[in-house]
Amino acid sequence: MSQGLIPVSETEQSYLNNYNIHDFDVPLTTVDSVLFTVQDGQLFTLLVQRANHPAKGMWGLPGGFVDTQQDTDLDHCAQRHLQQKTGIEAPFLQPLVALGNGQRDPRGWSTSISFYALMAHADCQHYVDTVSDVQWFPLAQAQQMSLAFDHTKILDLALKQLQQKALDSLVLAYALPETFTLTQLQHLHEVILGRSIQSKSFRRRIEQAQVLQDTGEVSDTQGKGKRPSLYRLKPDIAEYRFVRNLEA
Amino acid sequence: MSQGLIPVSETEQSYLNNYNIHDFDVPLTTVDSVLFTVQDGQLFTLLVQRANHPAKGMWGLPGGFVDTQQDTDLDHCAQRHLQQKTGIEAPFLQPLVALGNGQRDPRGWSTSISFYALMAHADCQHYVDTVSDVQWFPLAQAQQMSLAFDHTKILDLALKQLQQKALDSLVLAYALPETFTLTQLQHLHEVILGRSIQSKSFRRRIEQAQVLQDTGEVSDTQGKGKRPSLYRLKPDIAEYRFVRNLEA
DNA sequence: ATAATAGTGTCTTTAAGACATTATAGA
DNA sequence: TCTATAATGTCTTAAAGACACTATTAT
Repeated sequence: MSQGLIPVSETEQSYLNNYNIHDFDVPLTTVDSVLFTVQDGQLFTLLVQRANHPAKGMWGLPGGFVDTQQDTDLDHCAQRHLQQKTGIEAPFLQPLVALGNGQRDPRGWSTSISFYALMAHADCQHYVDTVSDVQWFPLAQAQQMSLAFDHTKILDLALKQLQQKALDSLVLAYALPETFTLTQLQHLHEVILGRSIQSKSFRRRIEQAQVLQDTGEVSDTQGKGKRPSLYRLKPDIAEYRFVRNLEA
Repeated sequence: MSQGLIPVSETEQSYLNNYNIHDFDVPLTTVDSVLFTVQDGQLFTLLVQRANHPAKGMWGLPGGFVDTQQDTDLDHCAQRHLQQKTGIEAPFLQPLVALGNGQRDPRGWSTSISFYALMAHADCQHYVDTVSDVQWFPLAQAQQMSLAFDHTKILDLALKQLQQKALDSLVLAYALPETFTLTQLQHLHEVILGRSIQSKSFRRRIEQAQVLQDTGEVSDTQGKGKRPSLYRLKPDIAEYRFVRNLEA
């Protein structure tokens, strides 16, 4: 029997020895992830086509059951399913929401615990290109599709949360290459919000937040115009929240 | 077998007929609630003393397992446990977080889905007074206690979220009587934040938000000074979020 | 009249919006 | 030189902070 964090008394030990999870009608626990990426000035989300019942053949969010043998925690479970189904390596997953009721899954009472992340397109395209049941969909299209279970609702919630983050935080540069330009970062926010941003306002916020490091180097991209400076995230910067949002 | 929202094909039906949840080692699902109230200018949180193993005798958050027969959804489950353990009737529960791993409960892999709410002290004191295993603790004291499972972590997260709400939103007047004064509402925010607020700033925000209705009446409280106007929440106001936070 | 509490006026400060201007590169 | 993109200057605007001041009531 496993040892808990709680001191286990003699009588508690005997209670645990007699405890059998299979005596109860336990609800199912699934973990689902909403992945976003930006490509050609457009937001995309990753969907997988279900190979098995229920909702076989429908597209839905990558995810699956918790495996109590393999998964150390919920985040680990989400990462494992992503890895298995899409070949995607661990972006920075953010907790999203838990939805649970008796109707959402025909197999019975079920809870979906969801995460979301914004990731660099390049970090996954190789694998995704090789299979037909994993695909990036333009967000607007994905929202119109009939997805498995209540995944449309989860997708909508994830987008809302991501947009709020773009208004009150500096959205994770995890979606960008290791070094990037401020214009790239601004474009990322603009695509998420679906509108343009005053670049002066954006740069003032970045300066104030002090979360970026100027590499001293400039982009060697081809094209006209001044070469933009390259920045990287300062180490150990989790998130910066501004006291004032950008206008909605 | 239950009918799902998803169209059930012939083959899907046979899949479902053969599906037995007990064939899998499913994690446990519990739902826990963090209730806050304000009394005498202090924040309190509601704890219950565990009557059973594990962690028997320790104080923890009110909550318990999902009952797939009784509970329609997670929110309903939280309300049911609150009702049963504390006699408290359904405040406005907000989703908080889901924590799940193999260590937090000695009975096995377990997920806690948590909610939090701010409620009026009067709405529950009657019942709580009659039993010894349900008690409001001053928040600071509760945070110092050794609580069951990882409930200290959940409590800390709930407080953080409540404080953020006090900075960027008008915190739910559900914690106040049906009609209340602006000073009462301001005090509520001040207690949550643990510091005083400029009343001019606070009142400007309320005016701008347009979420309160002036009843036209004034408080008949005894005491010196001008009698404050009484307000009530406009119907169907869920939440108002300001573009700019109060200073942290 | 005095004290206490509710509520307003108004000046300062902060940070975003708007948009013109300068800087640097390629063609 | 012309044009495109990067980056900055600076004026305006919105909303919070600070705090003095007025209003209303009980004693």
